[in-house]
Amino acid sequence: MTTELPLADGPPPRERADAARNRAKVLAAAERLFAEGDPTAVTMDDIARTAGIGRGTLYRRYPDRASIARALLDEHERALQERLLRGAPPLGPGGADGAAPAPAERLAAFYAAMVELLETHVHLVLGAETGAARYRTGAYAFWRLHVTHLAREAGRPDPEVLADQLLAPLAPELFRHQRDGGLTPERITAALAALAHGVLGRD
Amino acid sequence: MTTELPLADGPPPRERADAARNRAKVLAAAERLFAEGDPTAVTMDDIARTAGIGRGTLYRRYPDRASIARALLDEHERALQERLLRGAPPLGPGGADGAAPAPAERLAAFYAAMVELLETHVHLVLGAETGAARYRTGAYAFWRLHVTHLAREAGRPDPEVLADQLLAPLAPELFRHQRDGGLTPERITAALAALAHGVLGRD
DNA sequence: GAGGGAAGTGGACAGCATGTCCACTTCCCT
DNA sequence: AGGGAAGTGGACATGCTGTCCACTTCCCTC
Repeated sequence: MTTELPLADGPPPRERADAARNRAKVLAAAERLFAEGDPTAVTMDDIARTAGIGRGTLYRRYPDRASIARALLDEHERALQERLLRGAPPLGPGGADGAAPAPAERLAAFYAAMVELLETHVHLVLGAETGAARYRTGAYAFWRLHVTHLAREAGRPDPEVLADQLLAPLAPELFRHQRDGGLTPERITAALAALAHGVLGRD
Repeated sequence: MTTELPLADGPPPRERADAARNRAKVLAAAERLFAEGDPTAVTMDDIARTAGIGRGTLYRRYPDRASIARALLDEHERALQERLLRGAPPLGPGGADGAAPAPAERLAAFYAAMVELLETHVHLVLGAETGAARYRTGAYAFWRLHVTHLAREAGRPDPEVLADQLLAPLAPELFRHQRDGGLTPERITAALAALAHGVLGRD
């Protein structure tokens, strides 16, 4: 029996020039398509055709539309996650020099930041998660952890379950629906802030 | 120019025997298929084949899967709506003889009733509404009106927007996800009750 | 209880999306 | 320059959607 899997995997092989070129074409085409129509209606075929490459090439790198949208969304979500962990209060934890913000304040700030992110990138979020898939993304796990922490800090019972329920109003489909119905981001944010203070505030 | 549309439409024409037979077959087959697998993966073809009828026959009556699920769900939703409007407190309004329940109580009762409905029929709800379609159903409009009313009664600002946000935790995909994750309906209901009291209670 | 027109039926068909496969091309290392 | 590996693109098989229409079944009338 021979050793088949080298245990120490070498450095990640460099990306070939043609591959890089095509990846850029794919991402540019996808961003455009997601933005200009119904993101859930964009097909792999559309993307390949718009990018000017073959289907096989597209599928080699991305197994489905969601993975492309996620690639586009990733950096934005990471930036927000960074601010939650280490940014200035009330979004970040504070604590070292200034006073630590109350959980309700932090939740309200988180809501505001998420509305901002959705305002700029709903089309990507909708392209990435349709319905139930949302709960299986890494991003959702992160938001959930954050809100669970805040709920626990506020002394709420069953903070994990409450966290899911507090994240539900940020579902991209709802946001889209509200925006299409003429609601401004400000009004949505204000209502969410009230929600945050009602649930986590005042104890 | 002749009158083409009779202004007084006559009595609804009786349903033919073969049509009625097939409708029953369709509904029975669909109920079974929705219940035993992933409701969002059930196709019109599956239903036609399981019901033992042709595609054309199926499409004649139902344009898509959602309309079939809605037909199955309708009576259950209507029953709950009836209880909300005219049932006993705290679900119904009370008022005549007993004291009228506080808005937070009524919201908690509504949550409990919805969890119960979801517990029995999530598969139908998921078959009927996938993602954004939820907000365009008549049922959603009804729930929204009800919760808006409660929020206004509790003196909350912007009750319409708050209503959407308070309904979000009842999204069928979330419920499915929570149940699949091992949560009991009781625990979900309890967390929702706490939410209801936090947002509408105590003023 | 026959007959006829309307309602209902079912399967064939065209269109479109998915995901895979593989002969060919391009790249990059030596 | 040359060769092997990585990458490419389009053809293909499969599956679902909706529509269409020749045929069947029903039920009302006489």
